[in-house]
Amino acid sequence: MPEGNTIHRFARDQTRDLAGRVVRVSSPQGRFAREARRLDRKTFLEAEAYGKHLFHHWRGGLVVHMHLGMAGHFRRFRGDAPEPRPTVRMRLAVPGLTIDLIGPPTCELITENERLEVEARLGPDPLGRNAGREGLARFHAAVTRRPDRAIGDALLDQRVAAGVGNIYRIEALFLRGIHPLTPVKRLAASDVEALWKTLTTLLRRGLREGTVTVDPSESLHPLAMPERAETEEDDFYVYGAATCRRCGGRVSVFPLSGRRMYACPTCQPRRRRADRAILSR
DNA sequence: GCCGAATGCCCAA
DNA sequence: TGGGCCTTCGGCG
Repeated sequence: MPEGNTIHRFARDQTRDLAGRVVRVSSPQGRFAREARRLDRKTFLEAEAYGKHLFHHWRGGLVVHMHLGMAGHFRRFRGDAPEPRPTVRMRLAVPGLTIDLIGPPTCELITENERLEVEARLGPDPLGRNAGREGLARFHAAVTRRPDRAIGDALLDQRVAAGVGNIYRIEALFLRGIHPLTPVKRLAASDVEALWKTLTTLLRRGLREGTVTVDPSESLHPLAMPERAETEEDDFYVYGAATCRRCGGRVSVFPLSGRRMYACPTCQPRRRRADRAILSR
């Protein structure tokens, strides 16, 4: 169940594993069989991520577009691979290494122009090349396009920020002390900038660490956090929590844009109005 | 063994 | 807004 950091990590690892190599391609499940035959024994050029979308570039201008949805994932085998499960949509194999793609809602052969169309439908990627000043400007424009919308809803919209999923929207709002149901028009411009920077920091850390981990010692957030034992598991501020790690109060859980939202009503108070109107920037 | 949920998203109404 | 879809896994009998 990946967010953008996981997809970018797949892209990096698969480029490292397969770039420049002649690859055997198959579709044990059968739903990608015709395309697999076209790709088989061709040269893999590069894997590329944009938000939660993954692209494989092959010699000859062929592009495979993948989206993992909720249940899709990759399995990577060193040495001899086991017989593929019947659910393997696409198997990529080079000597000594096999990568299985399982359960993706999207796995299709497209052209470079179609890839650009996919990107054009997406907002700025906090892990993209232009995540700095340009990313912030695009994020601000996309967020404020609908001033009455709740910020917690906006953050899940891939046209607002590509690659942000349920966990990162929850954690970023907690770290900035913003209630998810706050209408966008009640945010200050500084809130929007801080949210973008927080998302960028969190996703970069997730890409680096390979997990969505929390480090309370970092001065990422305005809220003082208690020290916490290190764990190897994914570790969250409020996602999945019953009580607030910071104040000890009860975390409220409610549906927002069809997903489960977690927020601390004390550390993320509702606002009556913004300090400075966001739209008058 | 079945059911529901899961870091997602699309579509119909 | 709700259901469908992709797959796996854990909780519950």
